[in-house]
Amino acid sequence: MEDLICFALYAASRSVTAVYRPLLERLHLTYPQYLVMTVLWQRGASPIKEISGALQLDYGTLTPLLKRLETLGYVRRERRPDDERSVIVTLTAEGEALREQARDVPIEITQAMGLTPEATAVLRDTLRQITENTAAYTASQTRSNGSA
Amino acid sequence: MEDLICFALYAASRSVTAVYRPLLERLHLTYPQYLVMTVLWQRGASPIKEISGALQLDYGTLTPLLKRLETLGYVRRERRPDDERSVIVTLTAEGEALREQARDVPIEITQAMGLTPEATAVLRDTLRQITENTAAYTASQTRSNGSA
DNA sequence: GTCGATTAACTTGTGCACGATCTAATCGTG
DNA sequence: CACGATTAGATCGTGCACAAGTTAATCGAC
Repeated sequence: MEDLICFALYAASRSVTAVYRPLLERLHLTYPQYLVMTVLWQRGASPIKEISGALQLDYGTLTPLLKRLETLGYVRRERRPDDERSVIVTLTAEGEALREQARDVPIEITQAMGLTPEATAVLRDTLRQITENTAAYTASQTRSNGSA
Repeated sequence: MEDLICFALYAASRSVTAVYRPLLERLHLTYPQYLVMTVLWQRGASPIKEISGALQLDYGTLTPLLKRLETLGYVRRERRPDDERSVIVTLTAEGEALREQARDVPIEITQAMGLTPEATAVLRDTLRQITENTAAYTASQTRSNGSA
């Protein structure tokens, strides 16, 4: 039964991503790339560390993803002059312009999911609780396993 | 806001998988491999098509995954004599024995998620509805795009 | 100022996830 | 029986996701 809930989560996540896919294909974006663009649209130029924190994705995922966004011409990657360890990701004019083209994506997704606003609110709270609890659990396990 | 719910789904799914990871590592399984084993434990020997249908994963994902399970010694892959197109996946004795070692995994996961039974039930229903609605949406889009 | 520790990012390797293309076996209809 | 269509599965290429190890810059204690 517990497997069912985890599988339901996994299946629903993939199924929602499948709805995004054709919509984002028009913008030449994948779903994780769209999430990164959303962070940049909302926060403006950000160091990779901040993007990593916002999406909980590590550098091994983000470094090649950001290089692809740079190749597409949507972002620039530049070392910070006052701290050369840090790389700031900045939207190009094209990347900014994309925001307008992506405007209707959330509307389409909401329609496809077909939930009531109440169900959506309950779901959001439950998912946040799961993410919080499981992250805490994983962290506690990491602390106690001797990191061997 | 709608992005938030989709992101919450995506983040929760990855976070739950992260809880499975160390538990399944002891069994030399990944989460998708564990799902395949669960199907086999419940249904017994099955053609790949049935596993694909149960987990909604395509052959491009399952073929290499099943080869890895075969290399581990947990399953055998054999063409069906009466229909050579079909490949039946059968548990080995080791694969059967693994079921006992995996017995406590769902209990640990349930603890880590930390939801009440009521919240779990509501979540399950909502996730199923999302999967159903989005799958229907994707199918309708596929029909109307001229498959060009 | 120097040196060990920390930090931000990159690299490499493994394993999904999925689209597209291919092959071989089976089925259906004339 | 023959042959086009369907079906089950494999293969290849791209892009995440994440662990482990590496590098270069910065910080801190002395």
